[in-house]
Amino acid sequence: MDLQYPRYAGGVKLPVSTEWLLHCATTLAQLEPGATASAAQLADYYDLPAPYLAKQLQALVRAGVLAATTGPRGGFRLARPAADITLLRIVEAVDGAAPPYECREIRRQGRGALPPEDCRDACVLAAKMADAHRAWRDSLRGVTLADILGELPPTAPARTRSRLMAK
Amino acid sequence: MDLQYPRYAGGVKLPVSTEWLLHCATTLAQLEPGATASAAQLADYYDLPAPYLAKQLQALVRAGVLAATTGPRGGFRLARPAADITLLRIVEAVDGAAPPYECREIRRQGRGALPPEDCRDACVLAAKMADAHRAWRDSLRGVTLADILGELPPTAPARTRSRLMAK
DNA sequence: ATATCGCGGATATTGCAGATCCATTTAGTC
DNA sequence: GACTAAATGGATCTGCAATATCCGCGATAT
Repeated sequence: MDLQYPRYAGGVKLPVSTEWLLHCATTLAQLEPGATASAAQLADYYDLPAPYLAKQLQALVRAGVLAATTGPRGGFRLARPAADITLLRIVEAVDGAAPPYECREIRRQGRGALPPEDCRDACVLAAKMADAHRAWRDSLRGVTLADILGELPPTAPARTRSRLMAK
Repeated sequence: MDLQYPRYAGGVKLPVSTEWLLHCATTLAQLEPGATASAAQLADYYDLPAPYLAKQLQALVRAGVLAATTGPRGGFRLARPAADITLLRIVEAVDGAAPPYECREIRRQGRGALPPEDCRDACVLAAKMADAHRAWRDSLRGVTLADILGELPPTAPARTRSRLMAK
């Protein structure tokens, strides 16, 4: 028997902006300390829609991952050392920290509704889904931007800086 | 500094139908061997929209989790022992097996585009996101419907059967 | 035969991601 | 001080997928 899964899984997918911001944060991590890059520079660097990217960068600022300075020569930089920024922080800043599986307590609905005394503990299924989400978060929490930089070729930061500031 | 995450995370959330079918599969696992329950019975049991639920149940049939018999007294039953059905199989049958993070290779776009020889290996960020997805899948693969039944009170199956067949 | 069920296709409806624009604020530069 | 470059916040538009329903077909028990 061959399994047939839906070809496309709309609901589960992370938005594209997740990839954008992970790469943008990695790029900012390659700047010299104190240097900034504007939303327009980052958008040019990856050929992304600038206004929308700016909105997402703001979300990272609110989450404490990035710091922003306004005015000429302003822009974004990391708000803390790269070793203190986990991928989990970035992803949850962009996509929200809400667990993907939300228990709506359907065990209390319909003809099969359980009495309240049987619902003191969390739904077993919801607990298992929460376990899986915890495993996902633990995995992402174990990787920092510094780890990512460490896996890049040593020549990457210099090239990134020159291309980012060009033009 | 207090973190501010988006209150709602549309893209990441699993559809509600995931919860529906996890519960429906758990319910079917409590039937006597060979017994079936119709989509209408399951919809009544949880107060769900019957036509839509039927569609999702068909997806579980295509995935080899459920077996269906047509005609009067027909309905759905597990296609294999409960110990052989993992939560991962159910979730991926409903929501698709596509990983939530899809690498669009933006490292090859824009001014910062990397040369092809730097892209032989998979993108580091994509690899880390894939690691996290693997941890999530491993967690769900480690739980079977039999495990879920084992955590239910011993009186549950009898009550489930009687309420499901009632009316 | 006929009523009961699953199956497949087609079709609304709705909410959010993706995307853009503008007015405001902030802060450097001349 | 005026100008300018940048982030910030609000409002808005569009496209697509999850949700939800209906109908006709086929299968099968009684």
